[in-house]
Amino acid sequence: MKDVAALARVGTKTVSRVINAEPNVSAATAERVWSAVRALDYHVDLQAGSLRRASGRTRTLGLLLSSIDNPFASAISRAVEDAALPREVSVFASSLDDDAQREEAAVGAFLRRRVDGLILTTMSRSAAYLLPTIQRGTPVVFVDREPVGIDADVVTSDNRAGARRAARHLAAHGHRRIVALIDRLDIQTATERRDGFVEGLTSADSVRATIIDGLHDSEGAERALGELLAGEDPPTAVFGGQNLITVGALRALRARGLQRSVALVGFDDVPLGDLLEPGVTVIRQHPQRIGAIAADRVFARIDGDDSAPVRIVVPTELIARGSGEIIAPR
Amino acid sequence: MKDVAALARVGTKTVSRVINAEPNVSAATAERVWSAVRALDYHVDLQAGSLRRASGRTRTLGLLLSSIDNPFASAISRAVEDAALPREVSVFASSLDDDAQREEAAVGAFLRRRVDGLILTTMSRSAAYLLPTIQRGTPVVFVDREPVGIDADVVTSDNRAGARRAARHLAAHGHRRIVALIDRLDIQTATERRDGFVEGLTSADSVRATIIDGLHDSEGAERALGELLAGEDPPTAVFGGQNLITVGALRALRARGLQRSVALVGFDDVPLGDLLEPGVTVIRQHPQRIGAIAADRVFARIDGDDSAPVRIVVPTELIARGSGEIIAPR
DNA sequence: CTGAAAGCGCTAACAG
DNA sequence: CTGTTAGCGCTTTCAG
Repeated sequence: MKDVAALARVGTKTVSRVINAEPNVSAATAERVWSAVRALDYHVDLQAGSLRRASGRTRTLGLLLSSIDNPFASAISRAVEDAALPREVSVFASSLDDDAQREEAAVGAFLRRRVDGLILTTMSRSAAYLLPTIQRGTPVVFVDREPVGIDADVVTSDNRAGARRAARHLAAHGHRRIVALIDRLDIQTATERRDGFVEGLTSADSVRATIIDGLHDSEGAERALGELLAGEDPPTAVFGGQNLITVGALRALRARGLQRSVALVGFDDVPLGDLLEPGVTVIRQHPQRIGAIAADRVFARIDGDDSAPVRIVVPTELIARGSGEIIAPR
Repeated sequence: MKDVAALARVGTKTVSRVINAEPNVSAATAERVWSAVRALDYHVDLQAGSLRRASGRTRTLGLLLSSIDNPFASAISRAVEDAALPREVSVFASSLDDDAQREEAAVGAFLRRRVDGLILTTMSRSAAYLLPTIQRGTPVVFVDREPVGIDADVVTSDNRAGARRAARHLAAHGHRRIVALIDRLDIQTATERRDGFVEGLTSADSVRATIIDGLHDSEGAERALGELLAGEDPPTAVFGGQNLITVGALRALRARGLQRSVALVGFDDVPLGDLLEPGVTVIRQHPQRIGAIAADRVFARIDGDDSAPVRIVVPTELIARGSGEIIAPR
């Protein structure tokens, strides 16, 4: 900036004014400054600025999700970016792989970089470690999973109701032997979906439900379902607890040619789910909406909204495409 | 930091030493400092530090891709994050939507935040605007697309050869009326793939190839192919120039029940392409590998590697799953 | 092993 | 309308 000031023959403060579009600079001076900026390919150092700036804001956000590689997370990511763009806020992104240690490390890394706010899919047994951060004025909005031990903004899907709906849907199609393939139970949404699934069945008569939990990826789910299908008294219907699990289930069914005889409902949409044969019936989530709402919340908090924390639930919906409407045999 | 120093009854420099694991601090002093850090939930300000630090490094990277929402980009993203994690580097991510203006804006935003390096899928007619940046010591590694007007590290797929292979594959299965659905030609890979496709056909006899370019999303591709299929002398085979286009083509074929009679080869893999019926034959790219190599290059440059720019081409491969092996009628 | 002083690039506060 | 001075939180340098 000194160099620009020297080249434009003005003081550094004038350069600062021009660059930040502050008033009280004559057009001629401004033009001199701009041409010096162009000549030197100068870019202000925002970080240095925020050090001194009254607000202390860095115009930076931290986004922490399970894995950017998962369409659910990348849709959230995209929505957050889109909300950040017009505000000239840059987004730090980090995949946590549902690992609590990685979560704390990544949150720490972002805090050391003085992000103005955090959007977080937490994995921690307790998110209380973020309390001082919030109190010090760095808002945290939780997405996808409810945090434990902290009262803060949360945006989630309607996990329990969605799973209940899936269970009822399968029972309504005559299924009495249903298996639910569930993620690791240390993931909050997994227990929610399992509970919802169980709730959905209590009203139905004599359904024999098997719950397999601790599944986390496609391969594990495929293997688990494969064993059940090969065993005695195999299920006539499957509930896939998240998108990767549903994909694993699809593969297990396909491998045995059962995709048209065993029913399947997945939680969270699956890419090209409408193009498979049969189409994959899912409880659709709205990750884009979740991301947009979460971004709205952080920015509102950053802008000083200090109302009570809110808990926003984005409804899911059942998309019937065929796989979930397969009728139970006999 | 002053507060921590006061609480631990040491100077700020000692706090700095402890936090940065520098030598020459007694164990007892270090412990006092750590407990003060915990008591205050203190996090160093890395940005303030890098202002004064000799290296000037911010341990920050800028990653600019077409859209994080596309599996190709999110795989790259994931690979870059994984390379950044052990180096304690945080990654700024931004989707550019193949918009040159958005690109320059996002690059500027990251430069103003003093990233140590940039990984970029460029859209600009000329990337020469980055020359001063590179000369000043901020490395830029281009991914996916070759930049124009600048000599810098590039990591791409084997676009031309891959497209050639796709064309030959279809011709070898007897197709003589083939349509290539190509992205906007201002995207470098689109012209490469179109040219490769055409090259692949010149050796084959009397193939009537139609090239439709300017397609950018699934819907556009679906509409374009739909019209061709409904017209006179419809194609017997289709080449999808990128993953979204391939999906659009799949939908167009499905809508007319032609997925088993019209051949299809797509460039870039499609999610669940192996589970569709027929399976989708693709020229598979390796985005994860591209991302990993690109990250390696930036970090090498950041660490002072000033050898000549390299141009790394990651080979593609044809994955035959059925749709591309449909034989031409008659 | 420890701390004081200076200064990184910028903006706030104020003086002209 | 413009410039000067101080200081943001840290690390460098150097002196104890």
